[in-house]
Amino acid sequence: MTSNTPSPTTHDRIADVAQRVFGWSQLRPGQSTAIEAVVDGHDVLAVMPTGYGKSAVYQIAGHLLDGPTVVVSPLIALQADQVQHIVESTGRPEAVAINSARSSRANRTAWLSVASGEAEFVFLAPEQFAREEVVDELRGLGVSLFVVDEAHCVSSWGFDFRPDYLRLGGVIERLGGPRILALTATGSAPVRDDIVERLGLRHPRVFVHGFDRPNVHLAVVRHESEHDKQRAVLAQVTGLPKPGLVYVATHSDTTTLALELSAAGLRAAAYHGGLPAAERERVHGLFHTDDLDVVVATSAFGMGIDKPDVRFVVHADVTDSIDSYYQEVGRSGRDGAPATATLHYRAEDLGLRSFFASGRPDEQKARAVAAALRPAGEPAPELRMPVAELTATTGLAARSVENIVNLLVTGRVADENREGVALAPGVDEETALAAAVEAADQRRRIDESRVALIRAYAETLDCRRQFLLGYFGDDLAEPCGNCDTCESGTAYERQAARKASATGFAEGQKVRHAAWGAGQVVTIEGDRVTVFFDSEGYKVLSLAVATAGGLLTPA
DNA sequence: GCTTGTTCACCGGTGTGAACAAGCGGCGCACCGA
Repeated sequence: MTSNTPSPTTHDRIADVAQRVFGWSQLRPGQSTAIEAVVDGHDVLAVMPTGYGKSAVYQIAGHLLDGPTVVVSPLIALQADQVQHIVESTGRPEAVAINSARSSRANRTAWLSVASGEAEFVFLAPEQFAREEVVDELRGLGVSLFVVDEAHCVSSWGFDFRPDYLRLGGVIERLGGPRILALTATGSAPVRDDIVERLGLRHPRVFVHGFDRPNVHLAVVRHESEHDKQRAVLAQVTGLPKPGLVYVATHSDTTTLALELSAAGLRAAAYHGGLPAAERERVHGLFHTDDLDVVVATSAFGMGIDKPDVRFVVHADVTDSIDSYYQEVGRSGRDGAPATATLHYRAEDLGLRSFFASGRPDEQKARAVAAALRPAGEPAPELRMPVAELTATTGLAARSVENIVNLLVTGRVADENREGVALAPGVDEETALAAAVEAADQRRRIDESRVALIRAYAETLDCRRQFLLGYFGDDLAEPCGNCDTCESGTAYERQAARKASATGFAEGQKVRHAAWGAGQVVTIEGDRVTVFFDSEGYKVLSLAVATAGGLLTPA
C-alpha cells in the first residue's frame, strides 16, 4: 500500500470537481489518495469493495485530465447503470456507452458526442476493441485515462472465457499509453500482480481499502452427505433474517432450491446466466424493491449489485477460489448492521472443482494452430495471421483457437499484435506445442491450488476473518470474535501458539523455495505458511520443515 | 473424484456383477438471420 502527499493544488482541484460537478462534499480517504495519484500522473490499481465508491475515482480523475476517459466495463447492463448514474449526478450527458445492444445510429451519435467534448466518459466492453475502427476512433480522440473496471476479470476471465481481456494491454499501447486506472473489488496479491502485468501498469500505485466487514458473522458448516447438506441449507435459510442470497454451483440447483424455499413459504427466485434477460432483470428489480426474501443464484448474480441491507449470504457449494468466495460474501451487510455468511461444505465437493480446473489443450488442435502459424522467423505483417483467419484455416472453433493462442503467448513462443499472431523467431511446431502444454499445466496447477485454499479456509481452526483478510493483504492483528472458530475458542488458541513461535516470515514477503522457485507469502497460520509460487500456485508449508535446511528463504 | 451407463463374462438361456468409459459447469460479449 502506498501513500502520497497531495500537492495543495491537486487536492483543491479534486475537492472542487467533487463538489461542483458531482455534488459530493466529502470523499473517503481511499478515494482521495487514488484520485491524487492518477491526476499526478501515476498508473493506479485500486482495490475497494463494491459500495466503497470506486466509480468516484475515475469520474473525478477523468474530469481533471484533458481528453476523454475510456471505461472498460464487463456487462452491458452495468454500463447502462454507470452511464445513468453519471448523467443523473452531473445533470449533463457526460457519459455514453457503445455496444452491440444499441443501434449503429445510436453508437454513431455517441462517438460524435465524445468527439465534440460533450461526453467525457465512454463505456465499452473489452470485445469492442477487437474492431480496428474502435481503436482508430479512440486514438484520434486522444484518450487521457484508460479505466478497467472490475479488473479482476483480466485475471479470472481473460484466459479462456473472454480472451479480449488479455488484449487490453496491447490496446492501451496502441492508444499511445494513456494513464491506466484498474479498479476491482477483489484481489489477492497474486491476482493484483497479474492485473498489473497483463494491463501493463507502469510503476503503479496500489491502494487497498475497506475489506473488513466486522459486522458479518463468518461460519462453515461441514456435512457428511449431500442430502444432509441440502436439508441444512434449507433449514438455515428459512430461519435467517431476510433478505439474503444463496449461491449454488449449477443452473438446475438454482431452480430446485428456489422451489423448495417457495414451498417453505419464502418469496424466492432463481437466477443464472441462462435465463432470458427480461427474467434476470425482473429478479434484480424484485430483489432491490424488497419483493423477494431470497435469490438462489449462480455466480452470475452480483456484479454491480449494491443493495446495502442483504442480511445473509449462504453458500450451498464451495466456490472455485477464495477471491470468488469473499466477493460473494461481500454482498452482505453493507449497511453495517449484523449479517451472516455461511459456507456449507463437503470435502467431496472439492473433487468436482478440481476436475473443472483447466486441463491440457487438445494436442491435435494445438498442433493444427501451431502448424498454421508457420513460417516461423520474423514474419512480415502480411505473414502474421489474424485469429479470424487462423480459425478459418484450421477449421476449429474460434474459442479453441483463442485459447491455444493465449497458451502460446503465455508460453512465450508466440506474440500477437494488431496484424495478427506469429510464432517467435526460431520456434518450431514441436517447441510451440510443448510450451502450450507447459503453460496449460502451470495454469491447472494454479487453479487446483486455489481449490486447495478453499479447503484450507473451510477446515481452518484459525479465526476465519484473519484467514480471509490475510489472504487479501489486509491484516487483522487479533481474532475477530465474530466467527465460528472464535466462538469455539480454537482461533484464540492458535493465535497464542502463533505469538509463541517467531516465524521469521511476514505476509506479503517475497521468498524463494528450493524446488518451486519464486513466491510470495500469503498467510501465516500457526506453524503453517501459505505461499503463492509463480509456477505452482498456492502451497501450504510447515514452517519447521520449510525453513530446515534452507528450503524456504527470503528472496 | 464421483456417479451413471454400457459391455461382457459367466453359466446356461435369464440374471448378476465386475470392469470400463463417459459425463459432470459457470461466467457474456458480438453477430446474424428470421
